Amino acid sequence: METPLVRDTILQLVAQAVAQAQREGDLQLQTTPEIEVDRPAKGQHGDFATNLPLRLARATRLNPLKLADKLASYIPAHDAVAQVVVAPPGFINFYLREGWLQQQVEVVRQTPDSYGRVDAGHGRTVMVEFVSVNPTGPVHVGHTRGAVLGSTLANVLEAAGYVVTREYYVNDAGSQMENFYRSVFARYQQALGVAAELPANGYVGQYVAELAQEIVQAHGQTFLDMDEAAAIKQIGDLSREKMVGLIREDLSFIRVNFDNWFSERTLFQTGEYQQAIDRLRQQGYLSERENALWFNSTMLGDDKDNVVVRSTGEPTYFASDIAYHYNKFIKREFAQVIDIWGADHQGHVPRMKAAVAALGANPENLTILIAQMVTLKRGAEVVRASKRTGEFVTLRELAQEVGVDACRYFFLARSPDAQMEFDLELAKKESSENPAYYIQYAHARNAGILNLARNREIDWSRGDVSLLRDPNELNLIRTMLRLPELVAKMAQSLEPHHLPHYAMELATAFHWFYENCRVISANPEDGQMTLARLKLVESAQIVLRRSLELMGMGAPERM
RNA sequence: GCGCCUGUAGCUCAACGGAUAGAGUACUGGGCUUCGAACCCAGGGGUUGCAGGUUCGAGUCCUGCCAGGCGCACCA
Repeated sequence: METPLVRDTILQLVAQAVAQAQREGDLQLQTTPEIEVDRPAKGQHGDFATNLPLRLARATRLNPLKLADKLASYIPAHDAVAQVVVAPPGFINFYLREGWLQQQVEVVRQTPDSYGRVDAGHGRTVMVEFVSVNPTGPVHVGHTRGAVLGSTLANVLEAAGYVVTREYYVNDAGSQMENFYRSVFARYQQALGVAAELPANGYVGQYVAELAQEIVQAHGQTFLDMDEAAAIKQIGDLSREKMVGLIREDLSFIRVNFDNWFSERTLFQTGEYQQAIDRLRQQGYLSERENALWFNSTMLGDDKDNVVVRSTGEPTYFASDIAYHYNKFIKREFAQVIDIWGADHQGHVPRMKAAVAALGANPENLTILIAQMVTLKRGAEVVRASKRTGEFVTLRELAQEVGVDACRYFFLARSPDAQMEFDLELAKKESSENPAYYIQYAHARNAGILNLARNREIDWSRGDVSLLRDPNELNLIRTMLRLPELVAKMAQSLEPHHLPHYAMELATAFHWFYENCRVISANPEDGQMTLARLKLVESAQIVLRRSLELMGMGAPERM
């Protein structure tokens, strides 16, 4: 069940007024204008506003204020709307009716599990592919941002009526993996007293030695007694599985979970790699130069061509990425695909778009979100992160130090476009006073009231919501009503960073209400008010919980 | 050199081309004998990097500068 949006109702009223004005000859337009209805920044300007008269003033050569008056007079009456007011220089402001607002408390109460679900996606399939770290080491802080962003975006899209697949692309083929396997093998040999050196540019991180140690414990020196190539292959298989398992556990720890882990190697096993390449060749996008096979992405607007098969005959990473997107669009037929990449891959956007176009899919259905870099600091000192040298702070260390909820909130509240500095000392210090807890505290406080009411066996099901007339009560209801609109908006803009800011406002609205409106009163004269307010508290809890759920944060009953 | 992103309060960051640019944090002062003070109230704090332009209206769009980040491989 989806929550209807008041905003859409207002939009329709305006559209009706425009149509009526045209019929009456008060408005002559070549094209029907796109109507915008917004939430004004200031409460005094009403619940909704449209700037339509201002935007039509030029085309119609009419005074915007007079046009606003005219249009306002054609706006039909509606149950939800108390007042329509024209404001200079040409806004039309809408004020919601108190009785209608009160009634929304009942609406929320009746949809505890689905409030905030809207039908913007109409069941369209969308894949969100994110994190996709090479399984050559654990997930670190930089990847955590994309992980939190992707998981929240997926939640939002699901709430907005899309059929969402969360996918992790496991880069388990290619030369970096080979390098990793050899590194583990070298550590394995060393652990058994065999003099061995790490490959040049091998992985030197402590976790590689630990991995080798685990293999020694489970398998002893089995792999010393066989042909080296076979040993590396078998140790490689073990290491890869362990590493992917570790990545999965770490992500799960910060509540990032996937519907599917897609292996790059399967692209070669199923023949999809070959199909994708053949398809490009047939379309004339491939050419051979300098013993390598090139994708002529310049034909599609990229500023340079890219190698897909090296002169050694080995496919590049880009080649399997093409095959992977062939799988996403052509094989699995996702209507929309969202890739979340780090800023260091930003330069590859044009070629990926070009490749999708060359495969015969619409590149507009591929959205690549770029999450900017996270610079990690400890006080004034910058902590360099390098997987190769093994110096980095892992996701798990971070989440354990700062806390999962605070961590998610911290990453989530910032626009992906903005680089961030993550000061571990500051984060630890601030974690106790993190806004995340402000929101959770609102939920816990709320739960405290409901639990007390239940302990006292108060039955509030007959509460009369029309008693909720205090400005703090109405403000809380108004804030609650914004969640479904926000879900629709975020699904469209793909900007989930609005969610934490909204949740803060919702928590504030609740704390204000709590401060000013006693719910469970000892005074028998307040009996009816108590019942009405318990309904409000119940509905507020639903919206707080839904907001926290969407962000992947806990909604504690006590803390 | 070219491309993408960023520059807003002391700090960390919001703001779909709209109305007096907002939060958190820090600082100062105030508020618990009643549902949880991890809360609330009040206060100071800004030439939105700089300069032009577009328009009824620009932090937001365009142009040029300045500063920072990331790219520009037959690595991923």
